[in-house]
Amino acid sequence: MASSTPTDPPQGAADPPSVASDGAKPRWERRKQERPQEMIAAAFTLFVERGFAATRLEDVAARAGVSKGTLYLYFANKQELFKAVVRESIVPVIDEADAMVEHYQGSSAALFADIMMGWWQRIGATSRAGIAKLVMAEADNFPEIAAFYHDEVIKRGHAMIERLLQRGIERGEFRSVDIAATRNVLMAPMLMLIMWKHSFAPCLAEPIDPAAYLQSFVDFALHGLLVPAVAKADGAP
Amino acid sequence: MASSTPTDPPQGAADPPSVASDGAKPRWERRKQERPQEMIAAAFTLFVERGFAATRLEDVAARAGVSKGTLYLYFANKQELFKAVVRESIVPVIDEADAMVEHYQGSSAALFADIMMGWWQRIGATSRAGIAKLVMAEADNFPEIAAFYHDEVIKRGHAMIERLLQRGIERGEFRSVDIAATRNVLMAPMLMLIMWKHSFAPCLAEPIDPAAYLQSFVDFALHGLLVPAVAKADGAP
Amino acid sequence: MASSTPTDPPQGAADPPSVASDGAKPRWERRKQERPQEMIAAAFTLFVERGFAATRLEDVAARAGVSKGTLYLYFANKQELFKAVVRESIVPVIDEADAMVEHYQGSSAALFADIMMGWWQRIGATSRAGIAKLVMAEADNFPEIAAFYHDEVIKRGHAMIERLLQRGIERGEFRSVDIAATRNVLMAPMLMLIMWKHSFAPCLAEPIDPAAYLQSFVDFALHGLLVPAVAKADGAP
Amino acid sequence: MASSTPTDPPQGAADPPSVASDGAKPRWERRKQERPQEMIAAAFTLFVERGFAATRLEDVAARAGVSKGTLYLYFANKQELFKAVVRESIVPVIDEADAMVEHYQGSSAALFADIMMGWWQRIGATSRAGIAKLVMAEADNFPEIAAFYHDEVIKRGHAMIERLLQRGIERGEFRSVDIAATRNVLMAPMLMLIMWKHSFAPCLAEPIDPAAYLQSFVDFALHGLLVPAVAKADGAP
DNA sequence: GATGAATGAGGCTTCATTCAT
DNA sequence: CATGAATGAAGCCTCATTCAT
Repeated sequence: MASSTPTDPPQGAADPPSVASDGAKPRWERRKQERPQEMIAAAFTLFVERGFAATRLEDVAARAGVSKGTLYLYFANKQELFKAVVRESIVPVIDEADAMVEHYQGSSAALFADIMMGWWQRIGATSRAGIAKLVMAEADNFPEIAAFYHDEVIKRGHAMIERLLQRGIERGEFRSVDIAATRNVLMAPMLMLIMWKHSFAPCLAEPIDPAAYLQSFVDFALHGLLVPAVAKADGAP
Repeated sequence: MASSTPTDPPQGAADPPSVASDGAKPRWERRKQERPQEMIAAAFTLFVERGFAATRLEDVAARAGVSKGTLYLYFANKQELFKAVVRESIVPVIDEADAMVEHYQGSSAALFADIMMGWWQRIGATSRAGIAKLVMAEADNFPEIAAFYHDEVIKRGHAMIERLLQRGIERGEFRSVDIAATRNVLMAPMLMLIMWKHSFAPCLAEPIDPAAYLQSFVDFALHGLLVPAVAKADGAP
Repeated sequence: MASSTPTDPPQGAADPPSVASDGAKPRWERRKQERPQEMIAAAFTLFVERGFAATRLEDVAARAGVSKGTLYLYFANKQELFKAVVRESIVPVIDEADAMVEHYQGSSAALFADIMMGWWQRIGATSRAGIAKLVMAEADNFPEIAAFYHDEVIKRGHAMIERLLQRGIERGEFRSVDIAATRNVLMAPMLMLIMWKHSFAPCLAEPIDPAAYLQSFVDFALHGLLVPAVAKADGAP
Repeated sequence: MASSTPTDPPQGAADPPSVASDGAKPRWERRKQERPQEMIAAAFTLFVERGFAATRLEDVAARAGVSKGTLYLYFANKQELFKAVVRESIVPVIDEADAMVEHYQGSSAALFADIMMGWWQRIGATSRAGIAKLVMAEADNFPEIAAFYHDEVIKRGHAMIERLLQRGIERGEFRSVDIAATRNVLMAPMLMLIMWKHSFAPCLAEPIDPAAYLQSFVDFALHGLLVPAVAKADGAP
């Protein structure tokens, strides 16, 4: 994760093999396989640009090069299309973070920094962040979307941070904080950075510098989390 | 902070002067002057309840006891009405906080806690928070509102927090953190709490407890801000 | 009822007074009062011509000389518009028949004949019959309409016929038949005549003659209902 | 008629010959010949269940185990498919009734009862009734179907009833009624029973009991048809 | 013959905005 | 000033039909 620069999803590095492998199939069938991806990609772009309600399916179809009706061959309705977008663009990133927490070797402080920076690189700094912003902004108008996003993203994000905190505490690296409450407090600045970037950014005289913000946040958070160094050094009587 | 209880705006204690001053005028004329306020109040309530797009001007008019057409005598369109709501409901609260920072007597840690808790009582816990959430959500649909809100609310909030940090550092209470960056990190959790309350709250299995969240946040932030206690005094048993 | 010839509803003889009485009102307000009637009349015509599903609200609006949106100022949706049509065109006829049964002076046989012939003149022979046919034809596609029609028309029609039979039996004119079952059997031929007229009529080589049909039906029904004349004459030992 | 129980068509006992005759052909070719029947059977079921407009060709195809396009290899369009369904499901039943009237041995009253009850068992009580109802309901949308149905079903039904009445009158069992008019009056309650069953049944608080209805109808009709018993014998004590 | 992916016209409903009175 | 009736554009979704393979 550390090595990858921010990429604009979907259409990541996952597709090439399958495309290459069906070289023998008729073009017509190849298109069938690609169509849904094209529609999801088009929807992704427009949802990010305009939000959920303001995105017209007609425009999504046009951008994907299909007719309006074709969308409904693959997605039952607008909300399902949106869910597909979330599944393609956000959920995989959660999986990676999950794996990272599970198999990380270094200190919990380093893991925390890596998770937060990685999240920024994979989501916050990419157009994927537009989806996260959109959900927060329109959640109460579309409860079904809110519920879906909560189950597929929020809840898993929470669980991951909680495991991270647990790990730090168990290893004696972190203070014995209230995990559930701290998890919320730690996620907030990351999400807020997204909201800022996608709401006030255009009219900010002195734009927020994400790098500085993240640096501050991580430093600050670790100050709050880490067992004081003095405790380690001066712990003995 | 201790003196003020959460109040639901607008229509607070701000109106009396104008009402009192036209005591001699005939009743129908008095009403005429109050009309805009009534419409703003109605719009406030409905915007908070339903969001911007889902609020129908017809309902606003009905709730204000006027006809739909009358709205257009006072507000050029829906956006202008929304801007009026923001102006009436959010801006006045900033002034109070400003004054608090200026004249506070206690420790900077106590001031920090009072500011954050007070902000929650005056904004976060009231229906005003719904407007704040709405502004963030709709900011990119209404750049004009975003700009206005940024100038009148965000920027002044930032300045206030910066003064608070400055005060703490100058008095040797706080670590010498990067003020501009830290200010953002500190505001984020407060704003996020509002976003959460107004977006995912309805579908959260385990709803966020604002009191616990705030407590965690303040503790956590002070952990990051305060000069370590060991440095102050109690280094030895 | 006997004196009136078949009329094509709605827009019966009920309106003129009110129209005449508001001569002093501005034309604008007069229109407001008439608009709903005009829309109902237009809807009536088109529903009868094309059925419920096949009637487009746009056409109704055009025929009524209003815009599509105006329909929704008066009727919540297509089904409500249809209900209004039923209320205006069919229900009043039921009321009349109710009153007739209540206050009739002559023999029950004559009442039966008057009711049936009257029903034909007021409904069966008019375009109102198209509504009845439509409901039967499309009932299972629009359960709400079926339920409404059942409550407002069918049930009341049933009750009326039952009272009629009850009257005849109590007065010793009719045999003591099973009222509930007989009521169905008696209504069937009347309704079927409507179905025929509106479904097979166009392609019938020898079209059904309603008058002859009705005559046959009434004769036939009374044969089945009346206490045999011999019983009256030869009753004594 | 006592021997036949209600059967659900099509796919009755009519197919065996064609199936038997191609026993030597490879299975896939046999299927090819059966395909149209399978499609008609599927369409029959769905038309009965949902009506004409509400039946989607996609569902018909799925139920028949073919693709949507295949339907169009056998039926020019939805209407032609519907016509095929009518032909297969209704027409054959008329033949049986014809034969019955021709060879009946008992009294005309018994024949009348048998015809009516038999018709109910072979049509009214089966899903064939759904098709009959559909034809009546959609007749004016599909004049071609109406004409076809009229010629193949209605007219022959009429003729059969007329022969029945003729038989009764000639044998001195029935009064000398107007045959053409009475025939209509007698068919109406039977057809109406079908209409009721398939339109208002779902929303009837007190559903019509077909058995009771038929009993009432036959009793009632015979009351109207039979030469009064007094005239025959028991005029005096 | 068979497939099934793609089409695109069509209909109901909503609501910000206008304007005659 | 105030009214509220009227507008009409816009968007989601369905489904009979076509046609390249």
